[in-house]
Amino acid sequence: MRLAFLGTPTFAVPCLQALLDAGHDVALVVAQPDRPAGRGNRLLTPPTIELARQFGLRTMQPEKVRSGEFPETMEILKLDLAVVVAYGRILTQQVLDAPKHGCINLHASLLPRWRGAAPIQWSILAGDLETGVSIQKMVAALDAGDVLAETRTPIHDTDDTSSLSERLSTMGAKLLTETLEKFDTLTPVSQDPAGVTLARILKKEDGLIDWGRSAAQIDCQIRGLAGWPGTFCPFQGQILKLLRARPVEGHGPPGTLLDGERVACGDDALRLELVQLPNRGPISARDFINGARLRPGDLLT
RNA sequence: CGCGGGGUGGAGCAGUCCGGUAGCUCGUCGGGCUCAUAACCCGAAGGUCGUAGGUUCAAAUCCUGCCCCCGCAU
Repeated sequence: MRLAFLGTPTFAVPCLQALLDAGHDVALVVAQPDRPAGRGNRLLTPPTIELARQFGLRTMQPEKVRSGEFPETMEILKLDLAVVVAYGRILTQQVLDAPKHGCINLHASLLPRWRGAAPIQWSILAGDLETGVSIQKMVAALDAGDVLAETRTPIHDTDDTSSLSERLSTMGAKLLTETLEKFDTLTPVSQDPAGVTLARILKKEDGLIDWGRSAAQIDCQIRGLAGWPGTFCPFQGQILKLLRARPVEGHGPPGTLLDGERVACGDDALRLELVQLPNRGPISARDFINGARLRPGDLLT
């Protein structure tokens, strides 16, 4: 098929790669503009664009998506279909209608659950036992289109956003090519309104720990917010990031250091494994406690 | 020229402002105690304080150059 691919981050790369491997005619790759990023604020090119260039594909990184060159190009290219994977912009009806068969979107959740910006994070935060990827026929409303296909996967208690994202990305790429193969024979299934949940965009404050919550909940927070914004608590006037921990047995006033590397929570305790102080790299909880000279009874608040 | 932090025995840190014998919590090794132990007690080894130069009677500490690492913001 003659396609346009719209996607920006690493998550979208396997999808684009799979489309190319499957021999589709990718007439255009669209991603967000280069943004200043990293130390020194150097411009960073989206990974999808990098890949597109390796294959000599036509690329676009429009600032404006509602008017101008981008929608015009989409119409001129005589596309069969556009595939959207984590592009990061809302598309207008004009763009959705431009390809002959419209636009489809790979979404990293089992729709209608976790529509919106951060489905992977929210599925872990909520303690979901299962998630997956869905392909929907895009409509003007957010992630509300009919579902064409989905693949399921369990969420393990060791999964974090990084591991889950990687897995869903791979699964998504596979599902995408399979979907295109039998595109004409698929029956769209409308989303059940009763099952709709919204994966609200995350805020920095979402990472702040409340030791009064259960160890299991805080563990979900640590794994679900890994990467950004992270999970953290105040510590001696600084911010202590908790990178990895495991729920274990233990009781005490919430936020209190018990023996070993255990911290009491509202329910049970958390054994810290990997932490990080500002301006420093990740260190083991053991090293942290040694360096900070913490003793049982000290408070992590 | 985005903002900022750091490089000190094997690990994580303090000491740097106000130059003057290398410190803390661990780890390692040896010994002791114990039915036993990741517990406790005693002892030991291990660092030219990132690097090059400068100032000084004296530099981890002050000044300059260079190398490397990291955090935040986006």
